[in-house]
Amino acid sequence: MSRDASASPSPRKAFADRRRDPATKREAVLKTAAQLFLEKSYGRMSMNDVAERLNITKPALYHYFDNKEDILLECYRLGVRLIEEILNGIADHCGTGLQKVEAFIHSYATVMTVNFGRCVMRLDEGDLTSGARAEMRAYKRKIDRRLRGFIQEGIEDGSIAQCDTKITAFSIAGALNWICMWYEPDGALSAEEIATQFARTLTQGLRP
Amino acid sequence: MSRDASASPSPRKAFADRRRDPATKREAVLKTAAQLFLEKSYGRMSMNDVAERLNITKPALYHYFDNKEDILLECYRLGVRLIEEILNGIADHCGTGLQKVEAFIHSYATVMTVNFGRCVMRLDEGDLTSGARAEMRAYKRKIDRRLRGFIQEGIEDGSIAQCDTKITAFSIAGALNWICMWYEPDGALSAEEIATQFARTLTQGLRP
DNA sequence: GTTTTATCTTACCGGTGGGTAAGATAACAG
DNA sequence: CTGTTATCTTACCCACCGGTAAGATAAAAC
Repeated sequence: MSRDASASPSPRKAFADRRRDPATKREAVLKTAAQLFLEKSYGRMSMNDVAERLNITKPALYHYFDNKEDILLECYRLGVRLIEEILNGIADHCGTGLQKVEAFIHSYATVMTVNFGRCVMRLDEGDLTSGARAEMRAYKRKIDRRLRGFIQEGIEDGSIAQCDTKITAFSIAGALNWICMWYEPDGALSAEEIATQFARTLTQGLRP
Repeated sequence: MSRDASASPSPRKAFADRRRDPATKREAVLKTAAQLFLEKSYGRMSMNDVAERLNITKPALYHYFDNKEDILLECYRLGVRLIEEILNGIADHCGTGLQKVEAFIHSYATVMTVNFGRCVMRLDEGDLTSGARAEMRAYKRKIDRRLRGFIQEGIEDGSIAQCDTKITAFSIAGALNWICMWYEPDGALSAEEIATQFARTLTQGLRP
């Protein structure tokens, strides 16, 4: 039994008949592709694999996406959108720097347990062509800058001890990004447990 | 200018003539393969790429390795050996649990800046066939157990504050493993700086 | 019912890459 | 110098995969 409560219908249901519903079919492709990217990585996942899991044939996929990389890029973008949302949420919600960092850790850890979020940090940028790769690198730099900003705020308002913001941000981001490598939906640790535990553990070392 | 002082001769020198020296030629293949694995990942690196960089032709490689996966597996094993050595070194060198964790972080971070070490955590296990994959997973579990052991020791001898060893180990290991994703030999941070800074930063939150 | 349009299938192409067969050539042993 | 063995090359095979052409079929529009 999966712990996921948002139990959306199996993506293969989307292609059960030939009803015209491009939006949900597109989404179904993306969901199964993301799943397969995480299971097998981009390179070892063939378009046939996606089609097979959706009970259709390969060329049908090309009605919804131009090519394989398009699917990958869309997965990246959906994941990035998840991250951006939490970043904006934190900026509004005012508080001390430490509180912002804690909120960031909690939300970010949660995103790293969602397939599209996992794709952002786990998939290899080398599979993207240069333009898309630059786009993703820019997003990641932005995330890093924001985290460093929160830490800096904390140092200035006294909620975080003096430290090297660069190294601190790298180590927090590393611990969080690595979650998408070992997390399993039906593993011993639930997404919520991971988020709260990491929020506590990682902020422990920041207090003055 | 590279910071690396151990300046071993360029691997392509090893194949400059047809002198019979299988050992150094094998090593040259492994070094360039490891480099290419990190640059392009296993899937996008072709055997031709390796051959080209060594100024030989593809079939020549098959005198030193049975197949592509053999090369990959050997890179993994060399990396694992580096990690095992530091683990053994720490077990001997007695001290408090915290000191062991600190020593572990310093050494492990250093390994994550060496190509073979980076291969262990950065390359995708999915490229290995099941037997070899099981071998690697066993090694990684062993590393995790050892780190948790050090933390547990620290809690018992009072050098580390009460905490969840599993989550703490995951977060330390994550921060360290992620190094191999962003480290660049000629980047702003040297291997030594990374090791010392991480050893300090990551142990900060452990003190009682 | 008829036309139109989106959807999906069968059949296929071309490039790529791992791996091999067979032979040439240079290093070593005697 | 001669035979032997390791080394390396040229030429090739085959499986796989991304992507396309062309047509069949069912849904929607009228």
